[in-house]
Amino acid sequence: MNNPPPLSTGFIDNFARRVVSWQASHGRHDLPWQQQPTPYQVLVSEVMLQQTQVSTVIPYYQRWLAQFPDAESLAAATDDEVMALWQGLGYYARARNLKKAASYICTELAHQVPQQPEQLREIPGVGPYTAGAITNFAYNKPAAIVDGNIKRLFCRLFGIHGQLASTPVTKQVWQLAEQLTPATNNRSYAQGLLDLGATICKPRSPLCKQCPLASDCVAFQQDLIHELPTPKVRKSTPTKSGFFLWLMKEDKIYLVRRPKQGIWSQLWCLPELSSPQVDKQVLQEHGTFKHVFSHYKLNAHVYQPSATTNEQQLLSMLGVNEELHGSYVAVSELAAVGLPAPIRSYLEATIDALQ
DNA sequence: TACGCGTGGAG
DNA sequence: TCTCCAAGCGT
Repeated sequence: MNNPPPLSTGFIDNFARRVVSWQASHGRHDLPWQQQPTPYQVLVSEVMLQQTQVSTVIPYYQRWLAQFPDAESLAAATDDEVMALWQGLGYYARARNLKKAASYICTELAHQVPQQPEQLREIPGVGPYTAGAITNFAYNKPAAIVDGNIKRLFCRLFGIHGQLASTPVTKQVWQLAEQLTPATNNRSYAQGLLDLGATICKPRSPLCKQCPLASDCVAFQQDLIHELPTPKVRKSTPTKSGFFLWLMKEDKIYLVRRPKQGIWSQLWCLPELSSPQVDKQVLQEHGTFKHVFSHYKLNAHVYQPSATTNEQQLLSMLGVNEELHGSYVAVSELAAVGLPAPIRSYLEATIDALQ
């Protein structure tokens, strides 16, 4: 793909001025992480916001800071505390990396969050976007910043065709972002770009009449709003079956910790059976649920022991070892345990039905 | 480079 | 109900 012609100094200065001015009058100023955040708070908010909508993040962010107000408290937390607080937010590797990041900051960085993207990139869970975001939002200093919003905005503005995730488009957008980064007002500028993408240059039905950049926008001027960015080619997502075990003893439910690899890593969950080894003498159906992930659909079947089955025999037969993998958790303790969202829904629906 | 990794909101 | 997709990162 051809490199774009270099932008004139006049355009660059004027671009930043328009973005900053628009942000002041029309951008978002009341988000929780915009209120004089510490660099740690910026880090937490940016990690939570990865692939996650603002409205979803807000309550998680508030609860997180109440329990982990700084890197020191997070570094000292247990994995279970961290996962319990993150449960329901998804992409759980982010939570594990955030705890690693806190430890790294405390032990390797003398308790200070770096200001430069190159050093920020060394922090677990901090990629090119998040590094730029921290430099801008925590320190109000210049750094290129590119996320999905800015990619979409730049593809329309400069008439860039091609898949958003492709290397040529990504490289071109980053080059433009670096050229356009102003020397001052970086916090407002970065926030302005994100706000423009989120509220004006939306994926569907962009509000071009309200856009301060419309006079320079290739997509708007050439009526390419519906062609840019180039639509994704969607693969159909497979459907998988999952088989889980329901073991209840008095008011306690048997849960196991998920392995480090794979879905729902390190969350607590009903034991998963590798295959539907359903001997009706041993197991009978307890219920079903469906769940949609970003990359596959899950049809889940939950089984419980039949009346004649001994639970300990069942556990050993399934290779579930109580000491190594699981324990009975009281219903009253479930709120404090990190559970996958659909498992929590299933447990709560079932327990409500029991009561 | 392409895929694995969650969840919930919106149209 | 269905489809898209949201302040990406790690491998």
